[in-house]
Amino acid sequence: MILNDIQGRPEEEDKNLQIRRLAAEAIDLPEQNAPKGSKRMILNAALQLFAERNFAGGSIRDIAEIAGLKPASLYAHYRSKEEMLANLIEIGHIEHNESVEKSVAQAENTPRARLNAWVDAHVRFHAKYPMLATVINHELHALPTDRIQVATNLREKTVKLLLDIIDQGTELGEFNCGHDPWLAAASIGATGMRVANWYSQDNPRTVDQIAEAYSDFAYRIVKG
Amino acid sequence: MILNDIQGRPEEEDKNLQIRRLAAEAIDLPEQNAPKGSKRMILNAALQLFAERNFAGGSIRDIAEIAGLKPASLYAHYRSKEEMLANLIEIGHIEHNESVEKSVAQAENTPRARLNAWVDAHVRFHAKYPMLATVINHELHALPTDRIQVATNLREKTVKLLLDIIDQGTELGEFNCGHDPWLAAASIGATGMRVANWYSQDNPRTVDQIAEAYSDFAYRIVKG
DNA sequence: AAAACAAGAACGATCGATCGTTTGACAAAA
DNA sequence: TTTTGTCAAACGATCGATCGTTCTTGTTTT
Repeated sequence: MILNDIQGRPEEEDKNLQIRRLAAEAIDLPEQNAPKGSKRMILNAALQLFAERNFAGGSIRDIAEIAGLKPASLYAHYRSKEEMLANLIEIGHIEHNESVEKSVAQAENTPRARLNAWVDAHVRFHAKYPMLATVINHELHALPTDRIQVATNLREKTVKLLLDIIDQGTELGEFNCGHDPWLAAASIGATGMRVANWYSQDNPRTVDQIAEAYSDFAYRIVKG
Repeated sequence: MILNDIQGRPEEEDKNLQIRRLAAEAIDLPEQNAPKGSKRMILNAALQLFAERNFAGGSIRDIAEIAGLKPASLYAHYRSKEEMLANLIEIGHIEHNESVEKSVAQAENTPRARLNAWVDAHVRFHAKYPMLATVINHELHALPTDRIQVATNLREKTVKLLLDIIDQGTELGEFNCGHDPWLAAASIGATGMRVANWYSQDNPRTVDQIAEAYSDFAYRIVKG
């Protein structure tokens, strides 16, 4: 309280403090699969606000301020706020699908190694791009269906890859999950997704630790 | 398309169709731990909108329309929109914590049975009250910190219970998760939480199936 | 000279919230 | 049995603020 007075911070600010939706500070978009220049600045600002306050909760004026522009200037780059979200969601899904598919493709062709690769990439994506992950997982419903077909197709593709890995392992007799494989896939997917909400530099767990543990957990789930 | 014309539905509506954030149709609040009468009607309307469109995306006018009242009338029962959300979040956390603690208390005093009971109640809560679960998991950040202390305390209490069960099992030599137990708890919690997003009457999986499978998955994770 | 970008001012629409008033149910007073 | 008083609930009207967006003008870049 004394400290607040010394710093001149009004007391009211403390009452309006809100918990953060995300723990991480990293807000960057992926280097590839994202625009450059002003468009990138705008998209980064929108990403930050959509992730922390939802699509409806982040205003054009807020986005402009973070991007260092005036509200009207945004419309030289994006036709609407909705288009910013659509762009973010597409970028996020492309990046996620690419990294998971690449990881699995590079893995040794055994069910366990491929499952490991899937989970590893999935977890690392959510730890590296927590804001983007939050937006693609929680703001899809804010867009009309015809604007998210690319995203939903990629999502299905990524999920199908996981299901195929589980199938492969089951047929080879290395997995025996004993339940609906889709439930196992849903469980594995959900576990990684949630990482975006709590992972940060401050958290004592490293990405390597999390990825290793979660890969292990996934294997335990499907091996029976 | 032809069907739409027959039904006289304008084509524009199809373009504005949005995917639903939740699959389920059940919107009811828990019988206990929630107000009765008009307050309940209003809270149910707010719950539906906050769950499907976020706190910022659902307006007072929308809430009033669903509740069958005029916007001004809501303020006879709640001082603000924020208070509706605060009430929902408190109710949700109380219900969740109660059901999990009760379930664990009634279980046989073995680590496996208690873990099973924890996961079972956790999953059933998210399947039975998907909208409430979505709100308490994704809209917490819309409130000032001093309005969610009851909720965060309950959340910590519920998580601690899970961690204690894992500890108990590890000390008795029945569990051996081989990784940071907190990561196992986070994984188990996340798996159940996501159920709220996809479970519905239409889904071929029953709650019993899901609860059984997920309890099994949790056990496999911690037993090593 | 042309094209791309940024800004000022302002638009209609909608936001959360408040105002004074009306309604209907019920009880006390006549 | 009628009249009057009380109270909570719901209302229509409307507030200032903010929303996403557009138009026009000026500036920079090529």
